[in-house]
Amino acid sequence: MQIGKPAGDITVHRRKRAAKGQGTLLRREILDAAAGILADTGSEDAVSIRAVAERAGVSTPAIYMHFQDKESMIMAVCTEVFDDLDRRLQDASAGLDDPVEVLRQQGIAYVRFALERPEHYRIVFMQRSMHSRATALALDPISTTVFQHLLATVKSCQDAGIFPEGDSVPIALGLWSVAHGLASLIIVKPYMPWPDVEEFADLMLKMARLGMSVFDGASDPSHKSHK
Amino acid sequence: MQIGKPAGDITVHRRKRAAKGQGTLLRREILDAAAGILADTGSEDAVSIRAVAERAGVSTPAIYMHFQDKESMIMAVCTEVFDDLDRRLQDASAGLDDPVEVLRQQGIAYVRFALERPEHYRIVFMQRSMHSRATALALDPISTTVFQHLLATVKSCQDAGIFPEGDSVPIALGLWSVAHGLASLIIVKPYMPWPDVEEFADLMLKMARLGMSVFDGASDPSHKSHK
DNA sequence: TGTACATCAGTGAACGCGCGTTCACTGATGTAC
DNA sequence: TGTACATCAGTGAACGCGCGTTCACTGATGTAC
Repeated sequence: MQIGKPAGDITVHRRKRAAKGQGTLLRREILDAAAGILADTGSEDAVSIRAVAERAGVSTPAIYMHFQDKESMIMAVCTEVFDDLDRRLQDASAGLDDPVEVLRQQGIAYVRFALERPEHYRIVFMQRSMHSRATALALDPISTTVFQHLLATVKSCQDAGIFPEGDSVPIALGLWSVAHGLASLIIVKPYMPWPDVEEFADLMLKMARLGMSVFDGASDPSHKSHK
Repeated sequence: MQIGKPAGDITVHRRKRAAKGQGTLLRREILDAAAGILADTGSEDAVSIRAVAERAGVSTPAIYMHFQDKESMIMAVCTEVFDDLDRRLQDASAGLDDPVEVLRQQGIAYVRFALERPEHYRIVFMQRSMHSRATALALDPISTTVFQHLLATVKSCQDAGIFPEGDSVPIALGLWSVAHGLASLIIVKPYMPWPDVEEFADLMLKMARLGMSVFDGASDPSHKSHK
């Protein structure tokens, strides 16, 4: 299948050049174009410099005025996905006091986000894609506000006596991996007989919480880091 | 980075042609070459027809004597991964009577398999990649012996009163998604501070089992299938 | 036992394609005088 | 108010590459007579 090729002699939208101090405007449009291609085609491969340029109504080399290379561009897209996700999770739990309810609402919002924007989710959480080590580190989830927020929520659950005291990190990782497991499997195998997604997500998260509270303190031998 | 390119004038291994009735021998070698490239490079993109042919010591068009096109070749690789995984799970629980112990050993073996062969796991369970609908259906996990075996184990747990009676499918999906969540997150974000993997896997699976047994019957409204 | 021949397991060269990236350039826009 | 000019936001054409796939072919191997 051809991607992003204009049909026949249809003239393609050509963007009007930005005014003089306004060079950065195109940067925004490039990122939107890239995210749009990702959402439309459902394939990271389709997000080529050329396709993005065409979608933004601009010549190919124009991309290089705003990004050092392709990887930088993709990385910028990923950063925005992280930001969107974080905003979404914060909105989902805004005004809630009960830390368990915060966890629940954020968990559901997490899965919902993944299912609404599967290709954006995929590129951030399901792809090795980050070729250079520098890029991988820059997008390290643990340094992300998303993960820091999760950690804080876990801590408040610990303070409330819902989770056992101790390192919050393994608990957060466990919760995260439950939400991620569900979201990512549904994305990859959507034709499987999934129960109603939100109910199922709710169930799994309850389940995870229950298990965490009962087991974590018990079997934990101060979890040595693996590798 | 160049992939699979022989350095300088080093002569590349050239395979001796198969004897007359033995045309299918090459098929095996092609599949091994493809799996090897996947394991070595860690990238599905590196598994090109040309790279596979070179690794098998054969000319490019020779591939087409054994596979209709690239997708068929990749699909054959995936099928073998499924088979390997199934064998692994069966071995892990061979001779065990307690259905809970079966579940536990298989869960751990599942995660272990994923971490030992991350790129094989990734191509089967983390990639949309299956472009044509036919391929996707042919690799539908539910028609797979792996999933059928999981279902059987879940059923025996239900018979033993460990899980509530009712449809086994959602329970199986839940368990699967826990194992998958852990495995796939570790694969994608290996530099995160994961606790000892096997212990953690064990913990998560215990947790999942506990949650399943307590909650599933309770909140389930006969799970309508979500489209 | 010898030989013509069909078959089988391949090969070499080429096709057209889209890709990331670079190069030399253009032309509108704002600014200095 | 007019004009020369530097700057800025781009453009068009080309590079070399690896890809999937196809075509016409070759030459060893087994078989029929």
